[in-house]
Amino acid sequence: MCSRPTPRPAPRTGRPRSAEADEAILEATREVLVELGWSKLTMGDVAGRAGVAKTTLYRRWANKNELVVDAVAVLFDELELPDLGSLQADIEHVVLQFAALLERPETKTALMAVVAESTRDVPLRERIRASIVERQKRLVLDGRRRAQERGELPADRDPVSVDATDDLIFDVVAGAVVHRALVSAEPVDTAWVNRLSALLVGGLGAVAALG
Amino acid sequence: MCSRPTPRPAPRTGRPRSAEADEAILEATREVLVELGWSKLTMGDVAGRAGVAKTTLYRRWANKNELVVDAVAVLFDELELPDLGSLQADIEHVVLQFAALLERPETKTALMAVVAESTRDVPLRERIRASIVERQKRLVLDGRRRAQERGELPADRDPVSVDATDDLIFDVVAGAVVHRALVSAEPVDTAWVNRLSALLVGGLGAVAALG
DNA sequence: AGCCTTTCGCTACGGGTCGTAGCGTAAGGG
DNA sequence: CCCTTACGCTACGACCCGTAGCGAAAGGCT
Repeated sequence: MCSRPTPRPAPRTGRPRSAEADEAILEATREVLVELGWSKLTMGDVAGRAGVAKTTLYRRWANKNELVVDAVAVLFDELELPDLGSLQADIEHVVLQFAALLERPETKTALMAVVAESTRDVPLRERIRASIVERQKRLVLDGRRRAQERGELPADRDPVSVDATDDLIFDVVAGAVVHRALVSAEPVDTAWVNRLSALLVGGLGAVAALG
Repeated sequence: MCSRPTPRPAPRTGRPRSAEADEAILEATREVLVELGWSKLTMGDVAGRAGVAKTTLYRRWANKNELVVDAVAVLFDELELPDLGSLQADIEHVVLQFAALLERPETKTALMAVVAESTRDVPLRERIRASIVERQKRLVLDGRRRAQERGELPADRDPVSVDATDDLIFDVVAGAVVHRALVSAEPVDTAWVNRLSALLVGGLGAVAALG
């Protein structure tokens, strides 16, 4: 999953864009995010650190937000869902992974900022959805499927209801972790994760009973 | 609960600060948030609409973020927790209220932005906590107390555990709603709220069993 | 009333960032 | 080898920031 700059209509001729420059720019962006944070990140600074002209940045990304999304999106590749034998164990593992990701200064400062911008920028929202949100959501689908295979959850009956429950679980888990880490600004430790997973596993039965 | 500008050491003499200017500035800030969003909001624009000199803004707020927090904080006053007779009904009501608040363009664009900034600005985080987060958290405490009075939840045993559960519920509810509304960008309708409240009420028993 | 202190509106300013234009050069593809 | 595009560089106007300095206004205090 390499993040791609702004989609270009694939010219078949002329000098190709430098892939090294792509990676250098994204790397420099993450660097600046760590050192200065999102609000103090400037395109000129990123270009300088990447050893690239500022105009090169603008040839690939329309603005700061799209650049930052691409720079941070690759970090979400490390989210995985190993089979730990039980739904609760799977949940706790992925929650701790996600929390660790949110502890990194580059994601902490960038994620909320781009989400805030996306409320007024539809293309940006779509970019976030495709490169970050969709990737996380797959983990929920995989986790449910495994739990069903183990018999921890009943098999699908109403597909609409299943989708709604998947959506709910995703928003609850991701939202709770983000809120705990960034709004409450308190640690996502094992004690908290235990409580969260207990809440989810205990509540899933009640939700399934809704139909 | 009127939001106060930057705390001043209460001079007992000299010309008092204009309270009308305070309100005009905060009102103008909300106006600009609605029309232009957080990222395009400028201090000069706010000052112009408020009929006030730009220097007057800087005498009261150190920067854009603190101003926006104060301008948005008053909107959270409308959150209330009427007693609807059951824990689930109370939850659903407050969730729908919170969702309606997040639907307003001024809160939608401002809330995530200032939270993002607060990850690198401790005074700002404290301001958000005091004027917004604490106000929401009180609703959780009230809701739990009522549910205990009704006998829907067991009486307190371990106070530490109770605090931890309150924290968890707060992060889960607020986080889930924010995530649904701003990240997933899907409507917080009654169907979704029903599922969320069912999850919470059903899961609370399991959490209480943890001790 | 009259003084004192602080706020107010106004103007101006240096410093910084944005996003773009224009140029000559570099690097592949047919 | 030519054509097309990317690249680095410089320069630019536009905008916003946050502050300084000024004279005027508005209350408190005696």
